[in-house]
Amino acid sequence: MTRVKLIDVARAAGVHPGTASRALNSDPDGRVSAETTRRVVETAKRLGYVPNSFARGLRTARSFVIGMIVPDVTNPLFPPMVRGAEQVLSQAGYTLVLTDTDNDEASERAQIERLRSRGTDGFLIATALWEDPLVEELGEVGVPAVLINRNTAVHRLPYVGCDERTGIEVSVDHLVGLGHREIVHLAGPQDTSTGRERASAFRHSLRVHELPVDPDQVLICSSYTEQAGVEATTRLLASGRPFTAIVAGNDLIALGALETLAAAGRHAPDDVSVVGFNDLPLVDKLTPSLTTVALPLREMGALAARILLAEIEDSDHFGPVAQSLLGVSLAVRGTSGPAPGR
Amino acid sequence: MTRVKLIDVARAAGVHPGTASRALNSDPDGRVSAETTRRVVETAKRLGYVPNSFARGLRTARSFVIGMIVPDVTNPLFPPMVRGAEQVLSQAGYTLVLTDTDNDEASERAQIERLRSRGTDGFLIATALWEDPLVEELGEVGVPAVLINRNTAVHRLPYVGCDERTGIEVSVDHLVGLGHREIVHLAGPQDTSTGRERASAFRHSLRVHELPVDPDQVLICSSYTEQAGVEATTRLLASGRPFTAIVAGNDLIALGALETLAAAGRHAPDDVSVVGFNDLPLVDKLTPSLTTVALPLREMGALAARILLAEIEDSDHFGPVAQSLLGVSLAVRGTSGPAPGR
DNA sequence: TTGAAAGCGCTAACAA
DNA sequence: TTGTTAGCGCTTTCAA
Repeated sequence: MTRVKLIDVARAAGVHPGTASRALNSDPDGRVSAETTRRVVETAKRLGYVPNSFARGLRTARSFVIGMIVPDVTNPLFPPMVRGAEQVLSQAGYTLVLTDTDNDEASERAQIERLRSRGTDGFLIATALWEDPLVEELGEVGVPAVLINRNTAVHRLPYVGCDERTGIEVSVDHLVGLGHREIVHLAGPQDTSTGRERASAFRHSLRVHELPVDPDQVLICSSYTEQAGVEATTRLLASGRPFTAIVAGNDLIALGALETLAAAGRHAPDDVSVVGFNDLPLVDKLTPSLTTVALPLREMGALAARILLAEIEDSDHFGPVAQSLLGVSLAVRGTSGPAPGR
Repeated sequence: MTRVKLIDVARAAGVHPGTASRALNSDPDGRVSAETTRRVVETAKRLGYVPNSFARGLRTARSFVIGMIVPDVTNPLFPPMVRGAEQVLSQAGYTLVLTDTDNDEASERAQIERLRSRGTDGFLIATALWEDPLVEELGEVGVPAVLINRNTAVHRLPYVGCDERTGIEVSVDHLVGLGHREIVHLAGPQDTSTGRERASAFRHSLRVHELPVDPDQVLICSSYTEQAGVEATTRLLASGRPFTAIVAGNDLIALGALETLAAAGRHAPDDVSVVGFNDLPLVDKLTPSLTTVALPLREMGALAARILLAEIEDSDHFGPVAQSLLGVSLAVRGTSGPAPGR
């Protein structure tokens, strides 16, 4: 009941193992006659031959395994990216290994270490911080890796994200079009590229509309969570700053804001407008439904995987490091409406 | 710049590779002196030795990889199970490989094949159908595997799930306590154990309360989706059967029901009560918020992983196949209220 | 307690 | 075009 191996196939087909190997791998230079190839392939199938990945990996130093590192799969932002990547990779014969870090650097380091010891061929990294020694190390060691969703300050690795800036700009355009003039931004954490880009794009958009930009118009949330949204909104209300609209760093922050505002007697969309970011599942079912920026998450995952494969398969392709941004769209729903008094 | 290997450690420590191997693996019978062990371990750490998994796997036929098969990670039911399993496995030195099948048998077969060819040590399977040839094959071949969330008719493999029956019973108790007498069930697909168990428990609960059980009181949904919930509810309304409460097969079906009912002018909780199952993220934020059964998903993942490891590590442990059910709780929220006219 | 040696299954360089 | 051979890095049996 032992597994059938290459030598069994070779014997059954009446050739030597080396030849069988070449035939099965459709070796480009070690030319094998069409007839032999056919016979070997047919024999392998008949015997149910499955190559031993350990032996192959030991010999070739290639694992056909890609590691994907996310903060937390439980966050619905990530599963679609995972699916997109998975599809591309599995089609190319690779296996995806997923690991969560919970934004903990020690844990992340350990995960990467473990994966590297398994001979992982490349990494898809969705956990990058703006200043990220870990990611920079990876870049220096020359391990094939692609950043997804979050970039680093040093653009050493290829990056696939979405057009955050435009997402924020259309949000602000939308609000200004509804007559809002006093708009605030509950920014995501500033140690992530997304938090920084969105905040920067927010300020820029106001200037484009020739609206004043006060420093206290951007409140930083310590994380992308509902709780952080509650805290920031509480601060905002306490500050006494007038506002009729909020651009939130993401949907969870928006939810925290809506809740806090409602508790203070201000309801969307009549008293205040709120726009989120990410378009998480079910935010369209809330009452009122959340106006938010939708991202092509699956496509981001797929593209990142393709770039990674290209990097792995012709490793001497030292072209310019790619920074790819995919388009976003604003889903206009119930939490945004005309500015009060218009 | 080549990776440091066992022989380097052995030389640096002044021992033979065999000894170094035994020292590093704290070999139970090949006894190594404490002093030697200390020296080898210290040297290995100093040189940054990382064992080559291919060589080890080739020699030992063990991969320390576990495959987890889910229908779709994008369904928020699964990520918490994945996290639970991941934590237990990674602590034990295993790596989790996740794959999605989209409920497609051919795809599932291919995924399992690929994972087996990689020498995967065991499987966590969340895709089981009530009649599932694929899973039965796995059981026969003797590959270590544990079913999670969904069971098969043939109880050949260990199973970890939740107490579906009690979940449904407390739901019915809750509704009956609110004065409801005409309760219907929008059952999940009957080719899954969850769909069957919940439907059966529903009928049982009615009998316990000495309520009549008509066949047309249980409507089968073709899948666990909102769309299927819409269709079933449409059929229900068309049938003209009177009802004041719905026990839905899961939250998505409940959402479809609420939507369809609202379109027909019947609103929860005043006109009709609706109870879901799973307690997905954000269903507590809807208006009205969804009354539903909450499951210990993370714990299910963790327990399944522990059982799998036990099966792998002492494979001669042919004890009775375990069927473990974890407890559930009813989250009473806004969609359930007193029966109309009470 | 440690050393020596074989071999897991495969691929690739070289020879024919 | 095919055969021969060596060896990837590790564990483990056997011998010392």
